[in-house]
Amino acid sequence: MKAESVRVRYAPSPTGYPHIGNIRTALFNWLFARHTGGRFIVRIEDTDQSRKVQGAVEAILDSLRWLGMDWDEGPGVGGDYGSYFQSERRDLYQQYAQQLLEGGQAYKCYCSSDRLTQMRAVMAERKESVRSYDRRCRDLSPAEQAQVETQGVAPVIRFKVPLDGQTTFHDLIRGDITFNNSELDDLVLLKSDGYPTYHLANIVDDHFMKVSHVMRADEWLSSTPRHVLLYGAFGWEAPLYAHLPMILGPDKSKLSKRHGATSVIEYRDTGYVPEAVVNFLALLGWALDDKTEIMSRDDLIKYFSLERISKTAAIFSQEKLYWMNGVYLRQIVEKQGFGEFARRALPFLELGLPDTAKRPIDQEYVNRIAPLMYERVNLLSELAERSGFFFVEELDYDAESLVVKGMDKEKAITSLKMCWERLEDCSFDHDALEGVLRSLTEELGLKTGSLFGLIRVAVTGRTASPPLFETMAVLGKDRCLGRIGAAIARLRGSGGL
RNA sequence: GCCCUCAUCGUCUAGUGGACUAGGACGUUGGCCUUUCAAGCCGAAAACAGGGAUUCGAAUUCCCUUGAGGGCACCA
Repeated sequence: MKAESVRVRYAPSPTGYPHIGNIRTALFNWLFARHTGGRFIVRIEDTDQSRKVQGAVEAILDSLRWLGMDWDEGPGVGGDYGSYFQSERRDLYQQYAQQLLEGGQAYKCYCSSDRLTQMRAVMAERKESVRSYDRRCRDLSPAEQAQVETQGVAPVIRFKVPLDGQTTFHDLIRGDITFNNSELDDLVLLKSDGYPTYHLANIVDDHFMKVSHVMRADEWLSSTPRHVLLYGAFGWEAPLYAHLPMILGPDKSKLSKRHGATSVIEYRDTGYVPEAVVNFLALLGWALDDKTEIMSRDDLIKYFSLERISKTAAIFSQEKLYWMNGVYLRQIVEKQGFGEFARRALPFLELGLPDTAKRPIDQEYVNRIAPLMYERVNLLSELAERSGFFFVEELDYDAESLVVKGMDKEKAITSLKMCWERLEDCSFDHDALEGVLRSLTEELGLKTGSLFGLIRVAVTGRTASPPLFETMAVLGKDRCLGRIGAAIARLRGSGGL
């Protein structure tokens, strides 16, 4: 089949926040649609009443929006082939299940789930190959059927899979794949509550929504022959298939909740920027060439292609994403300036800074610390924990960290006193501070590292900070002198040193 | 148990019979820069799962073994 126009869909089921693997599938579909000028459809597969989670649809849409994946048809935007909620399309599925029933390609099954689980257990125990169903109801005579009907059992409708022959389909990524029909089971199409299973709903919707390419995770590969058979039964043309490599957890098993922070929203909330997440996810199972890694959204769209999707499952490792986020943070500064960086950082500061910091956080001030901090964080959330000294009045640190190498307590005290005096009428800009403090180093016979280290602790409360003079300039004279004074007092008050 | 898929550094990957003494990146590590921490720059260690076959020549083709993953629900 040749697709005239590309129509792809992301079809999540609303059972919670989509995890990284799931959203990677969405991204590949979206990139493919944008690359080809096709349509990106979002369809909510909410046919399992028991697994439905309140708010999950919004969570899914939020995730897409955050990453900038806009959809052409689906919730909120409508489209010519709606509804885009499967729960609102039950009549359609029932109608087509009925059609198969009448054509003798499906049958009603009255077996209880208890019977089925027991049956499977027995098979497993005997080490037989586990079948999902033994086809007991497949050839019920009309009389037998009438007999069970009287017992009032709500039946399911099962598909009559051909007993022999083979089903072959072409996968755009893996090539031709063949299954023996004898290994396929009579899958359920319509559940006893009247809702369709994934298999039925998926085929009916993809057909009527004119989906051209089905790009979904590898885990669907083994149900594809059933889907192909279904298309055949309806006399419909099957879409093109592309089964994407799976994303595995560090233990190499299918990525799931138990692997920790896997929902995209959690990444947003820990200070990852969407640009980095999109770039990183695009590289999980796809690569442009042997060198290119940092790619803008536009480049991703421009170069994305099915041919370059890899076949091998990828382990999701957070380290590289962490690095890449840092790259993007620096890129945001380079391309959009400190203001943009500050704007993005603000919510994280509001949330992460100690209560003693003055609220609301002043954006102008954040603007000034941005140049000092942006190279020192990889996550926006790290900003709060590393730049608290810019925002609070009282510093909290151990007196012993003031006694830096090459100095004893007394020397530290006298050095700080000297600093205080020299700084009192020094203008607080980088060059002036540097001039004064460098000459003081010589005077005191100290190494720059020692004196600057001492002042650093006094002024920031930590041994690692942005460059001293810029930091002091931002802090201002009052606060710096106050902190140096406090440091002296702290040293005097510490008996054991 | 049966079926399907996959197999290059620890991880993400490039590689489609000769340009491969296998390239890049993260991470690790050595160094430079330097007032600390970063950032940046330069360098290093690190992989074709194993065995056959095809070929003048295999990471690349075929077969087997092994390993890994996925599927075998009235879940998607």
